[in-house]
Amino acid sequence: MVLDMSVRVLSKGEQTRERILDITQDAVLHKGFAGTSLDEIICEAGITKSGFFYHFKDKNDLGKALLLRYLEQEAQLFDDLLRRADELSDDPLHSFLIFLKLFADVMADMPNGHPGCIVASYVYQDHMFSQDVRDLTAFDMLRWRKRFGERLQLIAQRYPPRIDVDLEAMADMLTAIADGGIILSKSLHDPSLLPKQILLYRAFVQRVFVSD
Amino acid sequence: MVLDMSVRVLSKGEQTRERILDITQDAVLHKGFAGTSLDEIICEAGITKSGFFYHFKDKNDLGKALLLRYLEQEAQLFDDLLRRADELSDDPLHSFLIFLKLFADVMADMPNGHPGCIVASYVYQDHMFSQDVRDLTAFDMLRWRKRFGERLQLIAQRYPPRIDVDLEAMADMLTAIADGGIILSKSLHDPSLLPKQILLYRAFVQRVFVSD
DNA sequence: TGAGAACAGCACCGCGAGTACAGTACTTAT
DNA sequence: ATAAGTACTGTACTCGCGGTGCTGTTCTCA
Repeated sequence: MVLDMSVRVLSKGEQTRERILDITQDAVLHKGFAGTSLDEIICEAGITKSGFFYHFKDKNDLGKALLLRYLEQEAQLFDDLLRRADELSDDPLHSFLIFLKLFADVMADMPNGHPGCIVASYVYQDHMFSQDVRDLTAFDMLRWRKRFGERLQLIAQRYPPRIDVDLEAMADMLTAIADGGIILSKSLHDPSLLPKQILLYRAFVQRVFVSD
Repeated sequence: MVLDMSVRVLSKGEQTRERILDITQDAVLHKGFAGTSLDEIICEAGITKSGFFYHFKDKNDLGKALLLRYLEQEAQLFDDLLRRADELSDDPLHSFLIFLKLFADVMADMPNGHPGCIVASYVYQDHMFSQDVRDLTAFDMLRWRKRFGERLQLIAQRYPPRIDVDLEAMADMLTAIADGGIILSKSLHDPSLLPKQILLYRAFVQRVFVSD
């Protein structure tokens, strides 16, 4: 289950930068971006204000770096899960169903549940960021739509849908379910809710492409 | 479609209070709670700081009032939609499907799309609020679970589910889809995405309880 | 017409973001 | 061995914002 991909040694500066981003992510997901003070980050990271501004030119720069790192980690996780699913089955439908099971498993295995989606958090604070940061969140959404949409297209070719559904909307549905499931889990403090929602989406996919 | 329920006359103070809440809601949904300054609210409302503190004892009090008003409006809307659906059919499944269609229609008819969910926004800033406010968001989630869950129970009694699903999770799925759909719509600036997600959920419900 | 409702005005505090700039310890290439 | 970065520390300041407290003042309605 554990695969150590690219564990290259980080320089001292990179370590500090990562530590700052870790602390920031945790704070932003609980207090919002504006509610997260630099003093607090600095204090927890054990550095000074000057040290912080050595790594990031201002708060917006920090926010952008945090988002970019999150998007990259997210993409790596899904690349991995989709690749593993593809290795387990050549059939597009079976592979996608395996992927969804793996996705649910990974979410269920998180000790304190999913910490929260940076993209969702940013969407609810879009006016706090520069345009390029806002564009990144939209671009990310479109990436998932394309990625899952292509898989659903392949599935639909081999398994004619039993009901008339918009495959693009069905691709969007997974990101919606994930974001909504995270909100559910967070608000009720029940990490099991997110994986349950993913499995419900999986049941829907199965039910759309396979008859009784 | 338009039904003017309880259009009682508001006193001058109540009007100001409502205006403050309107401005706050708009700001909070775009900048987060901490990112919304009182000065900005005051300026836009055309009052002074003293005027503001006459209506709310502090910022947390404003946040709580905003949430309470949102929860009440939300509840009124769903009460209305569910009642109208019940009037159109005695069958629990058909009524629920009609309700979902009405829900999608109302969301599609919003000129600029759904402005955003205060509950979702607050969940991503929980540490900015006192415990009683956090409890309100969780309590609201449980209310929807119970409300939709009871309907699904009734449906399941008459229409044995074609697949094994957890009805509680299926009730949660609607709130997840709504919250996720709002995030989708907001990030891609496409109001049509939310109603599409609701209709996909509707298709899922239909597919769970009705055979091919 | 008087009493409360609904504010305005002002003065003040502490915190947080951001700027500027000088200095320093540690590391690495030549 | 030394010079050139790298990765910071320390100090000192500005300005906007949340919040408090108190004294008025105007409006509204019974």
